[in-house]
Amino acid sequence: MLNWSPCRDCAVRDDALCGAVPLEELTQLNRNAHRKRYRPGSVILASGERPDWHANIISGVVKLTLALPDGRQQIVGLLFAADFLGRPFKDIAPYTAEAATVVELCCFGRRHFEQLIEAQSGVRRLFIERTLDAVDAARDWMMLLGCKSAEERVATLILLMARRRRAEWCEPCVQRQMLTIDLPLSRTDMAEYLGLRIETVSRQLRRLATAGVIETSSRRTVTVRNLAALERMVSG
Amino acid sequence: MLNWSPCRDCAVRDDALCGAVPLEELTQLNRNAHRKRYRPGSVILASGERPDWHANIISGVVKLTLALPDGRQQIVGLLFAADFLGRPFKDIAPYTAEAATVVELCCFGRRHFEQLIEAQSGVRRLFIERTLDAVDAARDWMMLLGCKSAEERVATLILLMARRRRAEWCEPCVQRQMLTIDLPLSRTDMAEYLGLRIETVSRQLRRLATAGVIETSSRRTVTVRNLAALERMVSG
DNA sequence: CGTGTCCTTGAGTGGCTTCAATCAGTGTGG
DNA sequence: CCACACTGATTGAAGCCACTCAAGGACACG
Repeated sequence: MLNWSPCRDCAVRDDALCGAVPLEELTQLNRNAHRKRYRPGSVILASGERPDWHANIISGVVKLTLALPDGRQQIVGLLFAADFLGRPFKDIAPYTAEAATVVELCCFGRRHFEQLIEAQSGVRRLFIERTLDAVDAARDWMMLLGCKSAEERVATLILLMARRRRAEWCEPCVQRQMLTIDLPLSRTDMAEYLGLRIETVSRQLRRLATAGVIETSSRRTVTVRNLAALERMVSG
Repeated sequence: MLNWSPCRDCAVRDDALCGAVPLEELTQLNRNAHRKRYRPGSVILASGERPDWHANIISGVVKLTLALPDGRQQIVGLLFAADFLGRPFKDIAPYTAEAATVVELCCFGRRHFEQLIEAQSGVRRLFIERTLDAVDAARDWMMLLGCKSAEERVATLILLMARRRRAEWCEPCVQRQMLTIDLPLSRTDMAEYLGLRIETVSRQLRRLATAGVIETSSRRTVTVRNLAALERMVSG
């Protein structure tokens, strides 16, 4: 048996909550963790279920959705690599979690994680800050859903996706307006996130393209051609 | 000097975060706390400011709002008696806090509160759970803003206000459909919370009234006449 | 009794939705 | 290799809900 540690080689080791776990605790963490993979569109956790685990996202994008009895749906949050998926201190899941892309999770026991929060002040602090950030993000999105026009909403989403890759922005890329984004969301997903219909999303994307702000090479690919104009459109 | 303790006689002692503070710590808390009053409409804390205190709400209703440069506004949260007002671990306030009614706060130093969270596991646990509840509440509202019709939105708000007083519901009241609510919000506030215009709010209230679901005795007073119908209208 | 604020009501418009048809891309089977 | 079906996206035409603009009403205040 090699002395291999999944945590040591983890892609999100430094960004996830585990980053605050001291090395000597990692072995313990390893024992209680296991990985899971999901295909795009598959339900990770249905609202109302009682999962016995929480998870970190290793890779992929997870949609959190709320649904009305008549079928109307709203995406209430998106989770990316290194984000935490779970609702500590509550038995039943408040939303449905669904894989938007191929998703890889690192799962660990609920109780174990809740004890970790109690015991490890570093993890706890990180968890609290992330939860507070989640409140802010949700409220920012309330502003979008309550106030903004369809055009502003779509522009906001594009910019949001672009900014997630800000680390990868190189000066020449920005200068030459060659910021290319692979959308992790289908038109339906975008519509459900933005509080619009897919037809409206499609039309607004076209408008942005004809205005020369973006370019839609393929369905899932958007290139930002005029960053300044895009930033002006989101108004906020 | 009498041995009077403001905390001991505090109206929200049991419901606020302080409820988890052991008695021997209360004296310390008292020393660092002071009360403030605000008139309706006055700004408690503007977005971007750097307050040196957090607060519990003793009485009244506080609106949390986000604004766009062009003046559009969205209420992203409402705080009631016993709720916590503040954003620990972040210097600048992410939203504007405004008094919707007369508001009385119990303020204490930022640092002091953050130390309290670290030291007192009871307070900390309560704070975490409330923050998680805030995420849920914001996301529920995202669903309203993204999916629901004007009629459903107004019905949801009325029901929300009614349920806040559920403790005061007596069987005879419910039976006789005499649930009377004093709205802490103006029409403008309601509109900004629901992502509508005041005219639309006004019209929907009228529709609910003519349908016999509610009765609007005065501008700020609503009586629920048909609770079952109201619950049916919110659809979720 | 006038004045200002908040709310209501009406008429008309516009932006997003709805409905429907077409197109593009992908996989399947003959 | 092509015909076919199927899914996801686009585009067009028509309709509706909420918005905008405007006027009038209710109520509190000096």
